[in-house]
Amino acid sequence: MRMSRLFLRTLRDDPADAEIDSHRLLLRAGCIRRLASGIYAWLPFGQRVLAKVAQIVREEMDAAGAQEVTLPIVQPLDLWKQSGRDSAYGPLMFRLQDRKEAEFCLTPTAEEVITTIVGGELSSYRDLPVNLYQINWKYRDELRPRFGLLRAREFLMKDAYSFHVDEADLALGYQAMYDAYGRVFSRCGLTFRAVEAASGEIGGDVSREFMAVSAVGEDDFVWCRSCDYAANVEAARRQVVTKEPAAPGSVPPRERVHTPALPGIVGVAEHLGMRPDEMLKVIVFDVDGTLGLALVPGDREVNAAALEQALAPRPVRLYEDDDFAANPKLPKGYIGPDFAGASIVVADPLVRGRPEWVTGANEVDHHVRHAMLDRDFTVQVWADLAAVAPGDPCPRCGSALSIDRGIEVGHVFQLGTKYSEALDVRYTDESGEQHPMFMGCYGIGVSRIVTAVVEEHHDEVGITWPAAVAPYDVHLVVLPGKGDVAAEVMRAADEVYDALTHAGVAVLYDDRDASPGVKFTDADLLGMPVRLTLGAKGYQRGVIERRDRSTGTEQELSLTDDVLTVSPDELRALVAG
RNA sequence: CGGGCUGUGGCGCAGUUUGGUAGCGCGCUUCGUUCGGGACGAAGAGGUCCCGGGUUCAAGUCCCGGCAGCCCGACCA
Repeated sequence: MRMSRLFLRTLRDDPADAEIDSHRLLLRAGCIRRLASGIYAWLPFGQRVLAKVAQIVREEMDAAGAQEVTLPIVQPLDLWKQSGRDSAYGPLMFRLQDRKEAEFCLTPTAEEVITTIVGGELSSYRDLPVNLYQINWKYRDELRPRFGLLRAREFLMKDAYSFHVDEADLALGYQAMYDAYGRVFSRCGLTFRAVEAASGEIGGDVSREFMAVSAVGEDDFVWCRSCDYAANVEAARRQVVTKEPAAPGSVPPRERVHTPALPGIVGVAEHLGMRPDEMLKVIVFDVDGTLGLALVPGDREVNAAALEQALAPRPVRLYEDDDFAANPKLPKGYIGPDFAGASIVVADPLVRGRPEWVTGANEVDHHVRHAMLDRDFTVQVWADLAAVAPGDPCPRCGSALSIDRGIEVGHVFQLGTKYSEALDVRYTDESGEQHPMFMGCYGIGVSRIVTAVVEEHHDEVGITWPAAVAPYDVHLVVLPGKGDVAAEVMRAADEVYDALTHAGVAVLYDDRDASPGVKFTDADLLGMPVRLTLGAKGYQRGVIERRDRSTGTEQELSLTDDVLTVSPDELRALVAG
């Protein structure tokens, strides 16, 4: 592609509303332009990256035995009412009506549609398993779109759905997808982890999230460097170390202390000369309409997912500011583990780890010292409530866990029969009996991969595309100089461009009438893995310069002996380095 | 949804306090010089100052009401 004809405008200045590196660079490099909040146009340069990522996904899906389809973006809302997810997705869905006032939505995902279609086509165990996928735009009216493509309202997603006769076959199909996902992210040049996930709205039992490791990610996950354990913080566990309670009598009686206007753990600890981990944190929640308390050490957070799990199937909801406002009698910030209004007390085993605690006195502006388990307060349910913190022991091997941030680029689920039962999708087995199909679903954020790739592959001057997803293989810069030789240099550069193109190399050819500085700066920003520079001086010496974008390594190639005379295969190898 | 900040040529911004002919840098056009890391000179083009209403002789600026964008938060007492 000749740059003089390419629809591309690089930006000198950083756009003011781009916060993270990938968003900033994708805008500056002319990959995308914003049309509305969380809605982006893909321009030719970015489109090539998107297409390359999509092609990698396509190849790996096909290799794993999945078959590509294209499903409608506009979906009848009735389907969502049947599955019960109309209300579950709620305002996350873009909704619309046709001229007859029939209701539709823009697809946020496609379990309902694919299930309906498969159910209409297949009815025998002989037809299973089957795995169908599409690469298509998805729509979610996010609470807060942000960071460019990272959390967009319109995004390109690969979604695959597999159908099986039983759980064992589902597990096989799931594993095939899991393996394919690893290959996809590796090929895209991402550093990633497959982490245990708490299944959310989609439902199901077994699932893994694929996290591209990145400081700008929106998800925290723990991982163990020694044994490979990795989990989303919500699903993460740590090794439980149980201590015997301290002997009675060793702790002084409770003592009430005045802690005026200090409703926070840190403030109270400072006031009393204690450490936060010597304080007992008491979190108020609602369970089935009654009030419950969750206890963790003061330096710990309560993992809401773990609390829910501990009390399941009873619904749990942590108190928010509104709840406290509605219950002015609750001494917010000063509630103790013996609060009279509590119907249940749940505590983390860490609460056994200390003979006495400083905690709320159930009265505004007062705390108590020397609160002792089983003497001054009791616990009905023990559960791993405390969120995992860096340095905690790994639940598998006991080594220190670390917490990293990641961008969720993929998610695989074993759904079981949730959708096939709701939408009545059955097959007939050998003996003529009907059973719901077992389903798996598998998503990849294709446009989000582009952002994750730029986050991982850039430097202070621009993008450093991995070869597999680079929009072009080679950036050819011609510097014709002045005088009679200029036309010759241009002609030689044209020849190089033609030779490379005929060899199957995708070339971005900077044939613009611009200064060397402009061309080099743009080449750095646009970030093709290899830059070839043909200048007047080099031309006269018969050489063309090859520079590796990410390492900065330079070498000279002979124009006549190498570039313009070798076979296409040799030329490709020469350029690739 | 709550809080904060911001809307002025394509991009980045000043001007708003104290109302008085809409500015700067980059980019764009033309000409000349320059030509291996964002060159220089000269001459140009380009703006409903987010939208609507109000005050005023006069509004980018003041008042009222909207809209949009970005950031933070939306369980940690």
